[in-house]
Amino acid sequence: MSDNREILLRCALDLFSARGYDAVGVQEIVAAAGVTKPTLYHYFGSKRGMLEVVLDTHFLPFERRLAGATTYTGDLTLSLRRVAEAFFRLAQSTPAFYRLHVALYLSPPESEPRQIVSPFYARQHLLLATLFELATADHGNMRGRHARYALTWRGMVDSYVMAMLDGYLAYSEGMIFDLVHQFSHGIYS
Amino acid sequence: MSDNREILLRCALDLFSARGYDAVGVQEIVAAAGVTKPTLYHYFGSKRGMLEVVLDTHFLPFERRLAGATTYTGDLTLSLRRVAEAFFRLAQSTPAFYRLHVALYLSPPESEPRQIVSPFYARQHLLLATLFELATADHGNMRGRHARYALTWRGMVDSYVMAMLDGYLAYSEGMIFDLVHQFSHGIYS
DNA sequence: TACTTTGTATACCGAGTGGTATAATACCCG
DNA sequence: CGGGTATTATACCACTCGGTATACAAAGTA
Repeated sequence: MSDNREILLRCALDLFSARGYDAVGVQEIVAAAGVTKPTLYHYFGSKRGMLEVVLDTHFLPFERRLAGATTYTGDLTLSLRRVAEAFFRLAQSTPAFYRLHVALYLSPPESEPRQIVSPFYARQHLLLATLFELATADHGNMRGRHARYALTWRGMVDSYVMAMLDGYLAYSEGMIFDLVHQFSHGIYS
Repeated sequence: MSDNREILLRCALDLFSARGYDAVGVQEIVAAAGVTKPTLYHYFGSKRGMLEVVLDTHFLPFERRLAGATTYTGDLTLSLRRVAEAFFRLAQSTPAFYRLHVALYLSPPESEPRQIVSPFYARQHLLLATLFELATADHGNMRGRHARYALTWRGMVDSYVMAMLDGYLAYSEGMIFDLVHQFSHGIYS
């Protein structure tokens, strides 16, 4: 029975997301999971390895969904809506993981956690950038800005998601509309 | 001679921003500063106190500038430009501090560092939200959205600033124009 | 000159860190 | 049943953590 593996993963995610990767010790994780250290090291090899598995478990399925959402069909608005939906679904199914990965991504560049998430973010950025690049065929004014749009789009989605997780915004169908609309047409319309 | 105080502050900022508050020990800070621990504890009382002073020294002057930039004169575009300028100037004068405060703000809600920055962000959010609220007098369509606009505006500014600090965007006069334009009118115009 | 205040170093504290050597248990497969 | 394999616990490692008691030196102040 490798039940303990899943329990450990859940406890690690909760603790990391609540108090930060560096601030949480392995002692604390195994205590929360009701096991002892060798169990953790048996499954994950190291504290770092544990974080890597946490990221894999949640990000890999998400990236498959994101890849589906970023296929360009000639309707950029539709794609953006699907992308936003993918992010919101991730946030709603596992809020703790969303908090964690955002915190990790914006942690210092030389820090260990940041180096672990970076490849995931790079892949996701590529998906978004490709979407905007393909869309320039139909929206000439966007030419040469696909990287920046990928960056700011993700930034705005994360702003919305974090505001929702912090209780400043209530989730609704219309929220994704508003988000896409604000990104597409700005605040004046 | 309280030279050592300033040296300690500089070293702490550099280390915190490079590797994270939790990952850096006081030992390391005093070693970098070329002093010993009692010196640090003489000036700052604790590691936490040290972070608080770092935030005060950089954020308080910034907030005064931000307060000036957020006074609404009937021209929202002008205000947004001035706000963006304030953030960019902060990022260019002390990039390490900008990285640090962004990382702190997005670190887990229950973590110590996050609780230390939160009041600063709350004040700054209030300044931005007030600007958007006053602007609704001239832009009725924005009514009831001032909090969200404050959130997303700050998010977009930070996206641009971080992209600049990471070398993905080169700073120029026109960049602030583009930033304000994207926020105001979206990506389609 | 005598006293206080400020600043700094030596040396130390208990607690906790990530990680492991060893061994016992439990399981599946022959 | 018997032998390997997977899983788990006890007990420990060297090291670092944030923080401090004590003492000493310099400088202002009476």
